[in-house]
Amino acid sequence: MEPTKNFQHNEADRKWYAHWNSSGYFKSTPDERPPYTIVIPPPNVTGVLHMGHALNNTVQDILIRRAKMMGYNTCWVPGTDHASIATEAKVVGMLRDRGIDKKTLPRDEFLKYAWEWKEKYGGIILKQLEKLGCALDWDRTDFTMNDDYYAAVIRVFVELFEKGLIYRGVKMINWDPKAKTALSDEEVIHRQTNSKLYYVRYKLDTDKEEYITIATVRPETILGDTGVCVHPDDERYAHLKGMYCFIPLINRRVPVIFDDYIDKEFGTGALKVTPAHDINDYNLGLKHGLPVVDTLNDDGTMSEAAQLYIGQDRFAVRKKIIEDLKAIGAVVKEEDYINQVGFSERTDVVIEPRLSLQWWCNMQELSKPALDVVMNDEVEFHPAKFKNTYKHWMGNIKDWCISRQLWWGQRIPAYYDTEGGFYVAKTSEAAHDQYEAKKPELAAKQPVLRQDEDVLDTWFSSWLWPMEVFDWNKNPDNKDLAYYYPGNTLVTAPEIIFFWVARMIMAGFEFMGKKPFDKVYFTGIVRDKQGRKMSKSLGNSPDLLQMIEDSGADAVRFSVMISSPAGNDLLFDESQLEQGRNFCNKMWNAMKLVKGWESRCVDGMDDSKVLFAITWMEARLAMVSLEITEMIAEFRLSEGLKTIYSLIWNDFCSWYLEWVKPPMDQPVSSHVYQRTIAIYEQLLQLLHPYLPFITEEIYHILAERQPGDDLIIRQLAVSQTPDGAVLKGGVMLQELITAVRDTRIKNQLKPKDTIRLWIDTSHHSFYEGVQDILRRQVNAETIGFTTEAKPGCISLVVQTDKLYIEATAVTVDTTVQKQQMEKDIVYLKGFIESVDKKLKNEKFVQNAKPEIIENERKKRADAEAKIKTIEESLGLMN
RNA sequence: GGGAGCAUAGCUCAGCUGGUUCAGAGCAUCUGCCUUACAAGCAGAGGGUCCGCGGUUCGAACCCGUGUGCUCCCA
Repeated sequence: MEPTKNFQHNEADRKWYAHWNSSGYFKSTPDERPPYTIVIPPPNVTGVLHMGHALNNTVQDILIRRAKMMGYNTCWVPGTDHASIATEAKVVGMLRDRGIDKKTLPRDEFLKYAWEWKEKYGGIILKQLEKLGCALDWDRTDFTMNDDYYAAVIRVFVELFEKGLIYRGVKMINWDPKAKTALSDEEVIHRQTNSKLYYVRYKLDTDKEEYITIATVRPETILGDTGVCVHPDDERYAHLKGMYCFIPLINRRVPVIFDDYIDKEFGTGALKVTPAHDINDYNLGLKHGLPVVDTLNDDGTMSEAAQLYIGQDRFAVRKKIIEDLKAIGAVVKEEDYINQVGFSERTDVVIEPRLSLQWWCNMQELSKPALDVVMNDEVEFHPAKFKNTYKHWMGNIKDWCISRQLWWGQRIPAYYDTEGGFYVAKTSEAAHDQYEAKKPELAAKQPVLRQDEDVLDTWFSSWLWPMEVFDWNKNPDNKDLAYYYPGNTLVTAPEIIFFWVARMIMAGFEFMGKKPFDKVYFTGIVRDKQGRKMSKSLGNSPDLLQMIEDSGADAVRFSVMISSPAGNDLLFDESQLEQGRNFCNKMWNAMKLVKGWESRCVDGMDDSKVLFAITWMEARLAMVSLEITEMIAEFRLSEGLKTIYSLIWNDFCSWYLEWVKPPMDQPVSSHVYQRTIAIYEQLLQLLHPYLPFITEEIYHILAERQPGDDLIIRQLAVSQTPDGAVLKGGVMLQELITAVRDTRIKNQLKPKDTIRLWIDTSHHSFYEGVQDILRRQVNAETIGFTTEAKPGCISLVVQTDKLYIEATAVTVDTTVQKQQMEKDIVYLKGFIESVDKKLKNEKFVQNAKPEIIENERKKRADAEAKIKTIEESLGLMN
């Protein structure tokens, strides 16, 4: 069958993914081989594949496929997380479309809808990973809300509670008024925002018309003020000791307090104190005994406690209250002001600090072993610069707010009696037993305790991922967990280093007594050409699935990998996609060329003329194999791809194939053909982890394969030590070819014009091995050796050999050559001068290492020899 | 406000322990080619104040200080 003109990715992508999957190559069960484990960072069940996933999962796939070829038993576990906030929002939206209000539904009914939604739409993203080629063990697909997983989360909660690390308490939290839930500190994004700073005067409680002016960017919180604070050393306000003032509009009488927390320079130096809606104000209020007036409802509207604007939205009230304050003359001035405002990571609404009763996890103890193992590289971070970030956060770790006012998630296993007591247990029965033990007489009358309405933060389940995907909770001594845990590498984005990475390490030590993985590789963030982060809101994220459809998964993988150095951001540019596609075509065409020789093969042909090419290419392959191994071990994946790309395009296609290519319609030595196929197979093997589809496709076209002989599982051969002399010879040959071609062009010789080439050299044996290749590559009729100048020829110098080009077609103009040679001599003389300067410098000779001095001497000798050769050639041209 | 990082060709980036003819690669650009695998290609070429300044050293893109510009994280 005739191969198509170019590589047809659509069919190959589908065919090979199905083949690998049905052949069981993605599956893993423990055996005698060493394991190589990666657990996927579980994408949101609501998610769709975007560029960030493409990068992240391509990296994981490369590591997995490479490990597979190196003899490891590879296990890459897929799955999704339940994404409490995002999913609940989706379900609420779905219900709204059906005309159902969540508020009218009982909890279990809502959850039925939620599961319905999950079954229908959840996990689309996993299907999309297949398109990318990911070698995931689908039989192990997990979900953070599966029954077993749910039980694990509950167990962990109970255990930590029993250890005293989980507690319930009223604290200032981050309130998301859209999702109507508390958030952890990590879920708040601080952004610079253009605001207005309003100066508002509060009348003092004296007989005179005296005022104190405060400055605020949140005037709607004035209604919750319970004090005004100034600095004790501030002379402007010293006379206000013990005095009171009135909150405008509502005329609440509040004290003026003094505290050195105040920044005298900011605003007027007087701060309105709203303990219910600011963490610092809350602390001030605690210290000075101020009451707390919570003026906000859970949806961000004003509460009854606000007295005014009840039920109106906080931002509408911000405008209105300023108008009303102006009307009574209380606004002194307003100015533009840039401040940091917290937004919800999930819903993007402005966060309200709010005093609230929540569940907390004390992180102090958990963080200790987790900090140490990263600092001492027991868990390696790549790149290591993230150790700093990690250390900083772990060193200042705060308690984690783990309760969420939602229904979709693991329900907090706390049960309340009617007397205000609560019991934490895995089941309501167990909780009731506790109740009974404590208050036997009451328990009898109250057979069922009320369970906490709230659920746990999604990260409180995903921090168990590396162990629970192997069924830790139910079956802690199972074979899988013992074999696969800890995982080898975690691949993730630096954005979730605190959310997830740090917490997994903590959970690993707390519950398994072991780290969850050996290494963490942080990818960069995908940005567009202009360096902007790719995001839905900016609309600068290309449609990944369309891209795969149009250009092929391999081209997409190429484009995200070619320019993504570890830990640095990736600037995605469509031109890289084109480069990937072109690369696929290049390989496709090389395959067509080689394949075309098959029918022209002849046994026992003399192949001495091209033997050098084969040994050279094999040496290059050995050399690069070693380099690639090192690069992948160091996570220099982008560099690795560049290296293979260049090996295939330059070394193999541009040099090797041209060197061994038989003249048109001439027979091919079957020995050469076989060695070429073997070389090509090894190239495909090196490239396979990066571009799995085209490599597998070409592998199967190059030769008939037995069932089960697939590239994906073909084991890498042990790398040979490359022959240095052969590699050097290859470089020399390339230099010769390039130099002659360059000279041809500079002398306006047409590609078809033949020449005669004369060489004056002392390395005859080298030339004997390569002379036929050289002759064909520079389109020479003959190559001969000489020991003297050839009059009427163009002369050139390569290393220390002199070459003479006898052009039959054109009379040559040597001016250009002469100029170039003279330039070279000037350069070389300058170079020798600089070397001499070093060598004559006593301090250099004393201090520098002997091999460096030796090298300088060699450099000098080489340069001198070269000058001599050029001068001789030059002399002959005159 | 606290911390981290970056600055090398038009663009994206390598350059590891200071020392090789070290100033590199890919893309882009220019020139010439429809040479029977490939014009989605081939052959060849040009392109730099290694951010500025100062220092250490026999020797600095690399180490130190400082200035400038940019990015990220945390509060």
